[in-house]
Amino acid sequence: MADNTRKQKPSRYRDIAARLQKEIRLGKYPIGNLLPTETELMAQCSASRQTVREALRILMDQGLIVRRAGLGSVIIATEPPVLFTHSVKSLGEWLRYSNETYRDLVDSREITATGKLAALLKCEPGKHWFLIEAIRRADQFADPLGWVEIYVLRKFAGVVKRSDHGRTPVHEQIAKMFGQTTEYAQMEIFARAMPAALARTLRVKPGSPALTVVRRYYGVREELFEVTVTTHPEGRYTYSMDMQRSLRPRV
Amino acid sequence: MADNTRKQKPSRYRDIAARLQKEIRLGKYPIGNLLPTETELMAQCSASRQTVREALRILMDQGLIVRRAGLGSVIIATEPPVLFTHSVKSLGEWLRYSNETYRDLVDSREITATGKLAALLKCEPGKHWFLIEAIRRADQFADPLGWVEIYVLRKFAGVVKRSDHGRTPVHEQIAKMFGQTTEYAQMEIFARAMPAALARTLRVKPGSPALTVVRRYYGVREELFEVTVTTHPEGRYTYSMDMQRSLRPRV
DNA sequence: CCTGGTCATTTGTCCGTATAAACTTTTGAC
DNA sequence: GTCAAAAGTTTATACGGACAAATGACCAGG
Repeated sequence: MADNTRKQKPSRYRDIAARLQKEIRLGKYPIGNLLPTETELMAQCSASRQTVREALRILMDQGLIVRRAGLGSVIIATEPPVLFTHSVKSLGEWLRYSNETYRDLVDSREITATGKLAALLKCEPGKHWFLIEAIRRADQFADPLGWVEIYVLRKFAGVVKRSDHGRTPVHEQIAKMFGQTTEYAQMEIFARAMPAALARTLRVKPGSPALTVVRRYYGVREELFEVTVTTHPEGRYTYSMDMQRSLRPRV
Repeated sequence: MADNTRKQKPSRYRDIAARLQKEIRLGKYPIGNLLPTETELMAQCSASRQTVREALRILMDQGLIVRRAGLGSVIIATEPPVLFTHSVKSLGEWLRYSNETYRDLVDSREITATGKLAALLKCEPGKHWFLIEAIRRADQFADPLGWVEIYVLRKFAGVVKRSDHGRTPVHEQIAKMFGQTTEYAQMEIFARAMPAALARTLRVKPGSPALTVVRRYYGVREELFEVTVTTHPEGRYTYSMDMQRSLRPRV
């Protein structure tokens, strides 16, 4: 077993926390039940309330218990869920385009979602969206990295007016201009044949391998307000991500 | 601005924390500097040490400061970093194969890493690895989902003997058999042309679009002990992932 | 049956104090 | 100047006490 916890100096409250963790793991307090009250623990451990509370805070941080005034400490898990997390500081970092790349605006217009597009945008057919098409480039002269389609709710069409050399992600511009924040996002990655419509622009053969990434941005109340579809020719883009073993991230 | 913090009852320590947050944001205490000591804050706020410490704990939880005995509270950020996190309970969940899919063992043998393979495995050329080749299937009769190459350190070659119908990820089998735990993992996704060697087996044309996923598993001390390469024909596999807005996950 | 109020219980907040441990700075020997 | 010991500062841990707020159990009245 790997010990990925730093060595901790022994202390009263850590001992108490460890004891309680063990007892919880061994089933002395099943899920849904209550831990002894602070007063009881003070007596059991001959410790002050402060010390007991510090111990219980550890269990709370580990996601083992929830504490409520008037009720007590409810067991909600028998062991700290170990999981792997991938985190980024912003969703712009999510697809790691270097800062050196930029969007080269090709066209923008209002569209109506029907058929497959409505499915892509997960909306009812007939809904209006605003579409921005651009080319993702690293360098003016090199082959483009990919083709970008950005669908935003019509009310956010104003973002297209901002000229920032296409370096800021659109959802961040929307956040700045309209106060729309992203609470949740989703990504899909798959391979497909390069559509003929894009092949010439991207300087590859139609039907050649392409990587397509669909990103969906949701605001509060699960409202989908932006979808981007990027298509990259073979060899010009690799998605990569790291995951780290860690304890329960804050939810 | 969306208010995604729950409404908090006013309390002394929250007020103090809010005041300090504001002062930090406004640059009164630049990054790298120290916050006033607990004793100073007690005087400034006419509060007890307990209350001041509770306030500082909030800032610590938000990732604004680090506290060290003998030094003080060091400012490490001017505002709480908003993060987006993706977490899975196990790395098997990372690529969401349905439980209905399984690996169909094709071959396994010892190999020596040279040239491009050494680069893929990030090791010095000449190192010995054990290779397991398999086909990922959902159904015995349908077209296979993809081709799987699993490279493990030679000392873990024993995993191939376990017959579990290829449903358990190999790194989990290694963890169970040898106690090797995964502390860190990395993934790369890209599109490429289907190699001729795999095309027939996967029942597609050579050169057709393929999605390739490389996953690297690291144990303690950064040791790379397993690499898997999966290659999927167009339309048979889509990688998807969700990210959630959250405050600073535990590091 | 349901509503509203009372009460005991339990955690939340806040105050006071003391000692230990971690860290920086100063001092002093060489 | 260098190194190590000593001194000083700051947070960590721990004890004591008090009142407030939230919750569930219980009971009276409709």
